[in-house]
Amino acid sequence: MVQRPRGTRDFVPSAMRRRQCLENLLETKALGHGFNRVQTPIFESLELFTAKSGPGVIKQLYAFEDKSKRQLTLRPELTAPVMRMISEELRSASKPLRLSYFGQCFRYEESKKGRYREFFQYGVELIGAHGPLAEAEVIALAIDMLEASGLKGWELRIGHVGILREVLTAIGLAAEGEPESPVASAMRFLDKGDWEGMEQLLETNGIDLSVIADLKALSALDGGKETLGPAKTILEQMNVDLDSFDQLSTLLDSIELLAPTPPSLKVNLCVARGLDYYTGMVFEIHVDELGGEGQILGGGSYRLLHLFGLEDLDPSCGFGLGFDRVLLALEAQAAAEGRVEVVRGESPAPSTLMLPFRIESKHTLSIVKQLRDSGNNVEMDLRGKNIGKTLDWAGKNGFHNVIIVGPKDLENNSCSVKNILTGDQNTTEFSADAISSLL
RNA sequence: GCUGUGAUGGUGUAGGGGUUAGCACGGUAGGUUGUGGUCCUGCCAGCCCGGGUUCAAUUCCCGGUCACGGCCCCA
Repeated sequence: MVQRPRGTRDFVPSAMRRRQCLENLLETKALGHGFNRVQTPIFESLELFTAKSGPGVIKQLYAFEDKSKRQLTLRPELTAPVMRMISEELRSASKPLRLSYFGQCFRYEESKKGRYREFFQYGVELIGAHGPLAEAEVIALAIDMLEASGLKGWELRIGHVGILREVLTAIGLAAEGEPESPVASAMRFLDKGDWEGMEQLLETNGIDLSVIADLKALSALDGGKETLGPAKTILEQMNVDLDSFDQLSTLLDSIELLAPTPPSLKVNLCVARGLDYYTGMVFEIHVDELGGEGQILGGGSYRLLHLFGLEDLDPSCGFGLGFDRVLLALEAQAAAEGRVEVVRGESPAPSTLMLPFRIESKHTLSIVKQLRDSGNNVEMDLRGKNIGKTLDWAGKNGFHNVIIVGPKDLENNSCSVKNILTGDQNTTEFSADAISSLL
């Protein structure tokens, strides 16, 4: 039997309903914050990503050649395509742009729970405005979205790679180098908390190990806004420029006013992020339910538009939300609480079965149309089984009401409306209005 | 990229070198009730794929595929 490729998934009706419901919750929040949906192609020129994404992403591309030998690839992420779109389509649109997008991305890597070769990302980008307030708008939307999704217990981590870079250059590490600059290596080590690697790096770069005490102190700060005071002291001590730091502080004040308090907010100046186009504030959101794949959202301020000749729009700010992971976390939380409905509103709307009983079904069709026109979900019975079996079937398949029309009903212009859930049954006029009032 | 565990109908499972591979749910056809979820009967549907060992493999061995974990990386 042919089976679906590794790392891909089919979504059956019940799964799809849940996904659409979550998408709608996110979409509603995005619209409420002024972010409008855009869509870009599933495949792009290979060059778009080889030039604009980090090396980690490039190794995982689903690249291919088309019949005219164009070098193409399935998109591994959506930020670069959206930037490309802006440079092609929205150059002269008035700024700032608030864009949102949702779609699948493809990365060739080992698939496992929470990590798929085809995965879905919901994201937003704020273009043509920057600074703490713009960043606060973006983070506030992230918070609002997760809040709306019903997810609990997540943690928001905010850092600033600008500050981090300043710290690392201040202690004497070079910002340039192949294959990886000492600063970038150091950021990785700090992100992981790998102090041995850090020490080695400092040694090979001939830097006095005494700075490690300051770095450790910075890394050990654990908490929200209250850690900014101690952090400032350490940064001053290291002679780091404080402009970025002050902006981060303003950002945190703004978030507090713009969005509900997250379940947990941590300021962590050692958060590095994988993509190297991030330049300033960076943030991540994690949940515990997903083990090693616990990051469900990530973003920050980045410079990418200068690559498209739009340097005046840099930096921008945005985030990507791991749609599948959010859903997995929601499912895990629902299971832990014994909750059936995973995403609020995913249960299908009440629906009604029209059941002609020993009469020709054509007598019921116009009523079905009228009921549908007035907004009811109605299905015709298509199998004509005996009435007991059909009621049984209706009960198992999520119907709330069955309209039964027998020969005598037809004579009297009446019908029975039976509520499958309660067993209650009423006889009424066989008209759309009379039936509607009972559904 | 490294590494561990697993794979029996659609789902959940039993079993095990020679079996008609068992059970439950499900689906489907019908009987009964003939406005229900009961009961009864029939049917549908499975040992992941390829190679090896063996008289005999679904069972043991190897490889692949897929799934699930732990690192790395990321969404």
